[in-house]
Amino acid sequence: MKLKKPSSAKASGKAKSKDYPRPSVTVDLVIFTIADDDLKVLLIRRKQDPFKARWALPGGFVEIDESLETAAARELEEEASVRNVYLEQLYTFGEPGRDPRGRVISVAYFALIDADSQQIVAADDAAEAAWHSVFHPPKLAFDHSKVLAYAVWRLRNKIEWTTVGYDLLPKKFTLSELQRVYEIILQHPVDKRNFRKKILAQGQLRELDETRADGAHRPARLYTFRKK
Amino acid sequence: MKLKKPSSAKASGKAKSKDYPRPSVTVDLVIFTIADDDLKVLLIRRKQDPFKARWALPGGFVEIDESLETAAARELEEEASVRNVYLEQLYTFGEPGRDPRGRVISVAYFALIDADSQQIVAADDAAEAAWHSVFHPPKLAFDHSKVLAYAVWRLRNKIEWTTVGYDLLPKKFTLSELQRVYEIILQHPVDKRNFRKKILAQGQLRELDETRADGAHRPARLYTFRKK
DNA sequence: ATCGTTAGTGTCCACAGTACACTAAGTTAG
DNA sequence: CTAACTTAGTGTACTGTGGACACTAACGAT
Repeated sequence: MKLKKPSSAKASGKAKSKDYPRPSVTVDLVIFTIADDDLKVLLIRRKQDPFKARWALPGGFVEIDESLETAAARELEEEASVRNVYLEQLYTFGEPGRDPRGRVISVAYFALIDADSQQIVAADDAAEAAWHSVFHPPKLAFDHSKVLAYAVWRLRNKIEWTTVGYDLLPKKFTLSELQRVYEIILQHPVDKRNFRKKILAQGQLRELDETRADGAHRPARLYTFRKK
Repeated sequence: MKLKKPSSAKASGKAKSKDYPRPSVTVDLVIFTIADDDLKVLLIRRKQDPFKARWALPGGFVEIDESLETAAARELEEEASVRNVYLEQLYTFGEPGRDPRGRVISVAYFALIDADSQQIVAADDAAEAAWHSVFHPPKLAFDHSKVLAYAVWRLRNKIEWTTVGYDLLPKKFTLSELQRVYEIILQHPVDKRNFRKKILAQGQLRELDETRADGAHRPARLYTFRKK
């Protein structure tokens, strides 16, 4: 059996071809934060059909002269007024039927926002953008439930073998706060001593000379993350 | 600080908008196989500018009514005459300048082909498609070097905590052959006893009642992979 | 001063990963 | 036919990592 020659139209390189109808390309964002002792995702209530009044992930078209990453960062600033946060490409969703109006290919990104910046969005009065619990989300438009589920899966994996957990906290934090972030994301309790042992063994935390009193109990030492 | 309202054109959902010039969307394939005691990737020599005569990853446009995965599988069959092989979305590359002719967003996939099927492609006479060593690739067109490097990185990670290694071998294989696949991909020697212990402990291999004589030495037992 | 609450600390055990060397079974050459 | 060569196949001991587990420290409130 021999190599089947590709038909010329399809594999003749990448000739800019007017004969190919082009899909629309968007970026969708899964923006996570920690708030109210829960993992939250930013959702926007749709004003138009299809899926009018349904909640959806924020997103928008990729402009013709911007990179995908730039488009994602731009949307992130438009929707959540933050920049310089953790942003990572997640997956590209392109099923033909996912948008009833036509072919839309969507490059999903996920972003992590710390507890301080998050308040910016929460302060929005119009209530058309809101934080929702990741674990009890409303019905979402399009295939956004699938996108969200995949993002949560990825975050769970990632927090185990990277340091993305720190991106959900402000610059100074206590080890208990960090542990709580892990517990919320993993959805199971974590042993305090083992957690501290593991985290400190990584040598990426700097112990500060500050403590934070936070109620009728012993104050907690503050730490800060030193990135490599 | 308040939530900045998104400008209506950009975030008014995903209205199908004629005012957005659309990029072209392609799939690019990183097709791996093991041959000649080396990890190989299938490359195609370009016949047109830009990058005329340069080697490039196989790929092509996504048709308007097929999913990305389907497009990748179709290209895989067109270029390598194989189907039902391991295929996984890798990453989406969309830098504005990556194709000099215009905006092209490329969803990269990687595929694994076993040593038997691989011969189909190798038999191609015209030499416009050929297997190249992954570790000493020629200069590639577009940003394909980056795509290839990322695919290799992903394969290396993946082989450590999954069973993708089996997709590079025919149905029946010896443990030495499997070990060699790991050594080639990881580019470092592996201890024979530890390797066998680890692999067998996973309980995904069935020991066959066959052996294969392959030279002036003791014949090796054949195994087969039982997928879960 | 006592109570309540969260912060902070160390040891032991089980398991996984790694280092390491000899025998088994075939072919080939003399 | 046997000695030499080559790859297949096997077990043990050590080391480090992850997990279970309970008490003292420091503060505020009463």
